[in-house]
Amino acid sequence: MTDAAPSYVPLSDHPAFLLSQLGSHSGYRFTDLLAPLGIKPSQFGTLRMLAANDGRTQQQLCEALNIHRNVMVGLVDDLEKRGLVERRKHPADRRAHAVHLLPAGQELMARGVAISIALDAELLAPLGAEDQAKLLELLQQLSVGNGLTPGVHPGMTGEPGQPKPCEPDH
Amino acid sequence: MTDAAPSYVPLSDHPAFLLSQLGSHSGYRFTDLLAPLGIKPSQFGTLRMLAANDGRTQQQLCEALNIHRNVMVGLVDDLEKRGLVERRKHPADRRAHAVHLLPAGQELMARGVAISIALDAELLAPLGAEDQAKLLELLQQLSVGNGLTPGVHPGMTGEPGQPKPCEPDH
DNA sequence: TATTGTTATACTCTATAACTATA
DNA sequence: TATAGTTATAGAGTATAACAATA
Repeated sequence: MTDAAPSYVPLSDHPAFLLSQLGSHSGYRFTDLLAPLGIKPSQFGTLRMLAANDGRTQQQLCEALNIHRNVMVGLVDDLEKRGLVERRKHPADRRAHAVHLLPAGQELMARGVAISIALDAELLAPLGAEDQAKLLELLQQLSVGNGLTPGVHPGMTGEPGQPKPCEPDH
Repeated sequence: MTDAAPSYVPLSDHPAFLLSQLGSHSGYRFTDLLAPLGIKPSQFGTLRMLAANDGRTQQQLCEALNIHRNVMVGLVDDLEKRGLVERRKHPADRRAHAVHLLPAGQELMARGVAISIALDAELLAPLGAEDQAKLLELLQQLSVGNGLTPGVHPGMTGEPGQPKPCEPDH
């Protein structure tokens, strides 16, 4: 395996590379589609989380999204400046802020959800209906089987953890 | 679609999210597995490219890998310091450097290839042989169908282009 | 003593421009 | 005038530590 001519399979035959390539593309596309709304994916994630459970503390949002608390401060700052969310007093813990979704935030979040659905369709367009369903199933198996937390993106700025992604061409 | 209760499909049911999540994981894993070798994915890509076609100019490497030339300088600097590659005079163009793979670079590249093969197996382990083949086929269709250049990673630092990936939880 | 939110600092990455030597 | 390689600079992004208020 360490010979002069190792297995020169093209990168496009490596599942790991294809996943990284397509995942990176998906992330870029989502970021681009979200840009006109004036929010980043991590902010959309925050809005989405609040829509499901309003009034969470920043700390709870950090845990759910795998974002460091130092970073969450800036995210919520931006969202609050834009009138999308609001920091209120937490009823039980005077240290914490309860973050609440405002009407404008609710609306923007809904537009983001629509975008994410449209992106699904865009990315899967090359496949027939049957293959689309099969792919979804396989990806879910991979996600669970590789120990990834459902709905949590590894690329976030969680606690220490990993270096940078990238995988240029492996 | 902009109603109070939009399609609250879990993120783990969004193919776009799953691709981003798994792709990010794949990239992190590859970076980690490569770390003991002392090189980054982009440097492995450079070595791999040279192994296929030695003596390329930095500019040619940039085009093949979608890396900006300013960044390539640093990558080759590092590789040269570690005795993995060597800059020589280009036979035809005195402005250009011909980058050549040294024996140590050849060996390291081969180890990287072995790692990328092992990573394929690791990531696909949750699937049976038949599903593994099916997934590879589907991913290749998606890559081509979405206009991605075979073997070229979008996450590289090419010309201007896109903002950042990330897609925290869309 | 531990936790929530915050701020400051350093470090890496990336983006842009500009410079040189050639073509 | 354009290109290959290089360098410098500014801007994101991230990581670490430390702080005040509260538990």
